[in-house]
Order: sequence, then C-alpha cells, then structure tokens
Amino acid sequence: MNNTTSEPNIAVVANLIGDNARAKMLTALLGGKALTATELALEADITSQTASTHLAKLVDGQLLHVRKQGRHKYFQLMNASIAQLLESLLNISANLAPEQVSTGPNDIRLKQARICYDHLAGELGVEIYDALKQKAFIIDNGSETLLTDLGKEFFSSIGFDFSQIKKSKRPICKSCLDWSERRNHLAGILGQWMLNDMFDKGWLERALDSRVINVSNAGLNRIKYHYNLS
Amino acid sequence: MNNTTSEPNIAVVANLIGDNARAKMLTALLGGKALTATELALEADITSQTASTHLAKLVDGQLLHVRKQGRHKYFQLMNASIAQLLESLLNISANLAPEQVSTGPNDIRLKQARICYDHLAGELGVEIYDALKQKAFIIDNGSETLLTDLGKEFFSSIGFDFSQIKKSKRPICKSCLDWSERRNHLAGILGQWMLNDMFDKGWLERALDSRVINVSNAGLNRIKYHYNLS
DNA sequence: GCTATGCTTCGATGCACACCGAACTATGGA
DNA sequence: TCCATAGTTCGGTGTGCATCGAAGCATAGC
Repeated sequence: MNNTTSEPNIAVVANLIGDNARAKMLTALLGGKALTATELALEADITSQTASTHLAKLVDGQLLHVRKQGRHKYFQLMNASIAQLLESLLNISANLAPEQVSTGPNDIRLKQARICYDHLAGELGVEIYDALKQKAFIIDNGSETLLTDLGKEFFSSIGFDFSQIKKSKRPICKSCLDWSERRNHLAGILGQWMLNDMFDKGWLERALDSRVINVSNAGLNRIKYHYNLS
Repeated sequence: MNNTTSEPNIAVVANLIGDNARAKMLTALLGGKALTATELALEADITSQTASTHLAKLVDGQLLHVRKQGRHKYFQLMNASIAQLLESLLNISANLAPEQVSTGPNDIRLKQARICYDHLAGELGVEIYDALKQKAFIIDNGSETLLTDLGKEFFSSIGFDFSQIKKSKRPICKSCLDWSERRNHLAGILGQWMLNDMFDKGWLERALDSRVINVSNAGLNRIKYHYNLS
C-alpha cells in the first residue's frame, strides 16, 4: 500500500467547517453581506474572544477574507466556490435530517425568500425559476440550465446588458439546488443581476440580522407582473 | 438576534469528513470500488479497531453504506452527491495548497489517469474532453456542457444506447472540474459509460490498491484512435 | 487628554474523541 | 472440531481544542 499520494488533504477544510460555531458563522455569511466580528459572534452564540480565534482560523484557511474599516473588521466568504461548497453541504445535511423541527417565525420567512450568497433562494426563487422555464426563457434538461434566444431577448428588454459580460469566468446562467424546496433556483451572473435589480427597484429588502429577504405585498405584485408568475 | 433558524446543521457532516483518518477513507472510496474495513484501515494508517468506530460513524451519518458479504463488510460512498461533495473539497483544497510536495511514482500515475467515483479523471480524462470539444461533439460554454446532435450520432455509432436512459435523474453529460489539471473532464452517465466501455474493451485497468488507472501503450493507442486524440 | 467600543492575546479549564491493547463474536475453511 | 481471519466492544490514555475571564491594543469620538 503506497502512502505517497499527492491528493490534497480535504480534512483541513472540512475540519474548519466541522465546528459548530464556525459552521454558524459561515452559514450566516451565505447571506452575502460582509459581517463584523461581533455580529458573527452573536450569530454563533459565543463570546467575542472565541469568535476572534475562530475567524483567524477561517481567514488563515482561506475560507474567508477580511477588510479592516476603522475599528471594525468585515468578514466575507472568500469566493463563490466556497459558497457553493456550503450550499452542497446544506443540501446533503437537509436530506439527511428531513424531520428537523421547524418552528418560529424566522423559519417561515427563511423558507419564503432568502439570499443564497448573491442570488435569490427559497419559494420565491424557485417560483421565478419555474416561470422562466415555462416561458421558454431558460431550458433545464435535468443537469444544465441554458438561456434560450427568447430568454436573451427577454432579459435584454428588462435591462440586462449582455455586452458587458464578455469573458467572465462565472457562468451567466446556472441552476442551484434549493435545500428547503429541493428544486432549482437561478444562480450565476443572471441570478445575481436579478436579485440586485429587485433590490434596486425596491421590491425586496434585506432583513437586518439574517439571510431573510422581506417581500412586501406591493413588491410581490410587481415581481409577479415582471416575471410573469402565476 | 433570532436563534430559531431551521437551517440544516452542516457541522455534523463536515465534522465527519474533517477527521484525517476518515478523510483518507472517503478519498479512497472515491475510487468507486467497494472496499472492506481492513482495506480502509490500511488506507488510513490506523488499526482495525479504530477503523471500525470510524466506519460506524460514517455509516450512521449516511455518508457510506455497507453490504455484508460472508465475513467481510464492503463499504461504499452513499451516492453520487456525496462523491461530488468530496470532489469539490478536493478542488478547493488543491487550490489552497498549490505547492504540495509531489513525489513518488504513485503520484505521477494518479495525475495521469484515475477514477473519479465512476468516470475518468486526470490528464487522460481532460484530453478526451478536449478532443470531444474540438470535434464539436460537446459544447462547453464555460458553465454547462451539452451534447450536440453530432455528438449524439458519434456516441450512438460507438455503441452508446440513448434509448435506454429514459428519465434517469442523473445528467447524461456533465463536466467535472479536475483538481490536478484544473480543467474539465466528462462526468455524468456518458462519462460513466465511457469508462466502463474502456474497461470492457481492455484498454484500461484498475490498479489494485488505489484510484490509479493503468494504461498500456496498446490501450492508449486504441483510445487515441477511438476518440480522435491528437 | 479621557472614555467607549471593537478586536486580540494569554492563561487556565474542561471536555470530546482519536487511538490502541485486549478480549470477544462471527464466518469460512480444513 | 479446531484454527484463521474479519470485524466489534470495552476500558484506559493522551491530546487537541473550544471556551471563557482578564488584561491588552487600537481606533473613534468628545
């Protein structure tokens, strides 16, 4: 048995995520917003000292990056691939423990609409995805999601600038499995743009302290009209 | 700050992977072959007692499943989504520690050709992927990989039976990022079929004790001809 | 200058758990 | 029946590490 394999050691990264407090912090950062050390400490239910050491490890392990601003330190997920890893973990964990007690108002709101790093997830995200599919703006063959010519026209008409993307490494259109709905929602550049657009237009609003997105009735109506939801 | 989130706890799964010995076992099982408890103990460099407790945890955590056969216990990854999670971890870990010492013969062979759960990875896997792309059998737009009509013809002509697939949940054609090459190779049903086909034809051979795939010169020539490699 | 706030470092504590030796059970073969 | 091999269970050991209190910096505002 030869022990000189050069496979990367997955234990270190997994171990970083495998601590309860750190996992809570990382999940909180899936909200996409940069959070300060104290905010993350609150999120993880630990003191600021403990949080400090945890955050140092996460930064050292290159799962997070920091920006210092005055006397605050703002932490963010390193990149989209880390976010995607966390999402896969969420999905697998959700499937393993399907009968998790789900109580409290925050719960329901999280299920309705939330941020998944930089795009929309939850019931609303899935509904929009389905509507785009039904209008033949996107095609989902079970594994990949592609933008159709019709879709390109549509998104151009509502303000997305295709000429601007050029050769970005990030896919324009990508499906992302939703752990609460177990169905796809839209990620990628287009998913990101849609979320920002809806924020800009004032149809959606971030909750202050979580990944929850608040949707007013007025906003919902505008969205339904805009994206042809049933 | 509301603590009643119902987000699945990713810490437990991550923690299972986050132990060194268990990580080695899981990586070994990425070979796709079912392995016995003692084989996995050897792989992880621990005694059989310790391995036994580890394996019990992995089974309990639903990362593995077991088949009892006589006095042996054969362990396997639970499903393809677990394999995919491990692959993402490999990729991220490889990017984080790019200057890993790479020595020993096993190393080089692992880089040349190896199994990635059920399809081909390494240099050979990437070369074939590129050739398929160049012949316009598949299209890779940066995010998704799609089979073209030309590709369907080609794969039909070399023996793949498209009528047989029907509504399998698994994608036919899917790209998978290769951690050693940092480029795509082909996964999905088609990737699985290609690997099996090459095994059947005797062009490739599994190494006994690892994920390495042995390629004879004769086999390589046949493959080059078959898939139009340069 | 003084004070409040955000974050870090140090030291001590305590627990979880990986690990192995030894003894035990189960299966297969002679 | 007897032995070899595969795997498990138990008990004990050691250590790594998450945790917090207390003290120490740094920045912002007055």
